[in-house]
Amino acid sequence: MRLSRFFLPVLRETPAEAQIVSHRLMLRAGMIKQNAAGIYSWLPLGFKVLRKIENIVHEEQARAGHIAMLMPTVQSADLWRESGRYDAYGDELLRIRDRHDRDMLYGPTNEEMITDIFRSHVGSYKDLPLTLYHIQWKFRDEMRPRFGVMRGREFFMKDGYNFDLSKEDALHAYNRHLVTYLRTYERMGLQAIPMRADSGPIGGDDTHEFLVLAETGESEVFYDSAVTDLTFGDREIDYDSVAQCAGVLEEFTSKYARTDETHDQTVFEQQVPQERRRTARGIEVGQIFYFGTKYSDAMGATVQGPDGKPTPVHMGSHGIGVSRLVGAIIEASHDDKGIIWPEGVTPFHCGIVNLKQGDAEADAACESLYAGLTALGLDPLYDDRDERAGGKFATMDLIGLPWRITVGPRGLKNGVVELTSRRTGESEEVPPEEAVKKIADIYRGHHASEHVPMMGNRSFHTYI
RNA sequence: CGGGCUGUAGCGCAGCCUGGUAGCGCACCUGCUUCGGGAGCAGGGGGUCGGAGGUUCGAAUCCUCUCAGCCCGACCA
Repeated sequence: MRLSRFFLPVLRETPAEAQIVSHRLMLRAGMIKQNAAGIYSWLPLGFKVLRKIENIVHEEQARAGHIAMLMPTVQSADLWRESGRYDAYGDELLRIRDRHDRDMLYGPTNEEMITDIFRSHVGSYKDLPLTLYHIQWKFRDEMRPRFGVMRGREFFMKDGYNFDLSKEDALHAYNRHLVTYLRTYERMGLQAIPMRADSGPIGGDDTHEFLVLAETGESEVFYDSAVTDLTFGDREIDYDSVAQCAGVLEEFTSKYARTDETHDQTVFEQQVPQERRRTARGIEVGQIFYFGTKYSDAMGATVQGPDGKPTPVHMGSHGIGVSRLVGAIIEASHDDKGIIWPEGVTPFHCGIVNLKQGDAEADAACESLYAGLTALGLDPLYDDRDERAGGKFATMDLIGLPWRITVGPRGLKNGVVELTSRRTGESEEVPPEEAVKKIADIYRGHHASEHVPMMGNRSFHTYI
């Protein structure tokens, strides 16, 4: 993309309403614009990041055999009356009425709807296990939205639901989801620590929240510093293997790590040597639940078991705050000049700064770099505006592209351009072809949308 | 939902107390100079002062109501 043809309304000054760094930077970098309290338009730069995050979530879900779909944002109140949540949910549920005076709502979540879909089309234990998910806009009418997209009223979220015949099967689904989430966050350049949590209004026995450590986090967290040494990395895993998934759960959740909701100081002190005890703040970016037959009992979601008798299915749900992650990543990765995107989610793979727009040699070198990067499937942002160097640098630093190629007459005289890391600030002078090659190497394994085949034994057919 | 605060040009703000028909910085447009970390000079465009009502010869300014947003708390992904 050429910056002269893009829409990037950056702000030099910080709007007064923004308090925390991610909100300020998202406004300044022209990523979002507020429409009402907690409701935002996603401008092109923000939208690109949102899509990157969404794609990573999709790829990791597909890898585990979970099946994507899409449910509506507006729901009929009927299903919610059936589950009892229409009255239980309170004022955070945005209730609306259609022209026929029917009670509708803007969905904050989809347990009822997915359960209804399930009971309509699934009748046999042979159709299990099944995990369906979607990524859709949700609405919670927060009393006090704040922190930009971190706690908006409208938010974009992945929510998934597993249906299993037994508690054991459902717990395997739970563990499998934990694995997918660990991979998902790592691909976004985040360390998200699974912590034992409260189940809240969704209800359930087992639940973990995934928290990103950041000073502006809304939750106080207590943990053994050893958990921050754990990484999932590139390890191969068989998502059908109960033992492997349980092993990962064991590895990542056996050390003490809890939010203030479930923190127990006595246990903390018993389990964790003093020098490894940490208290910090964290941003919740996901949560997984096992809630048994809560919804299947209430809504009659049963399958016929091998014995021919109807059995309520065991369910769980799992969420990732996709729009919230944009803010969380910035909270975890920025400096005083602006955002620093991890390679996995950056809106453009690198910036090209032409220091002397209109100079034949500099223009030609930039065009050549642009063409070279694009030919390799990369997505560079070429700042071809007739601006001064300082302004171009400031914009690039603000919007946080992890790599920048700087092209000027001075370097070109020696046949080199400058390749600079946003994160470290380190630069090296290399020939233009070398710069393209280095960027391509950096993104190998990152930039291409992976082809992830569905797992063969999860195919699902029904003739009900 | 309790407490506090703010709405004046795209953004950041002054003016309000003490009424007299709106200003500063940045951004934007034109020209010239400049040109490797947010340049300089000159000229220029843009605001029914959140909205409604009232007081007054006259309201951004005073009064009443209302809408919106922000902060702290409680709540929450």
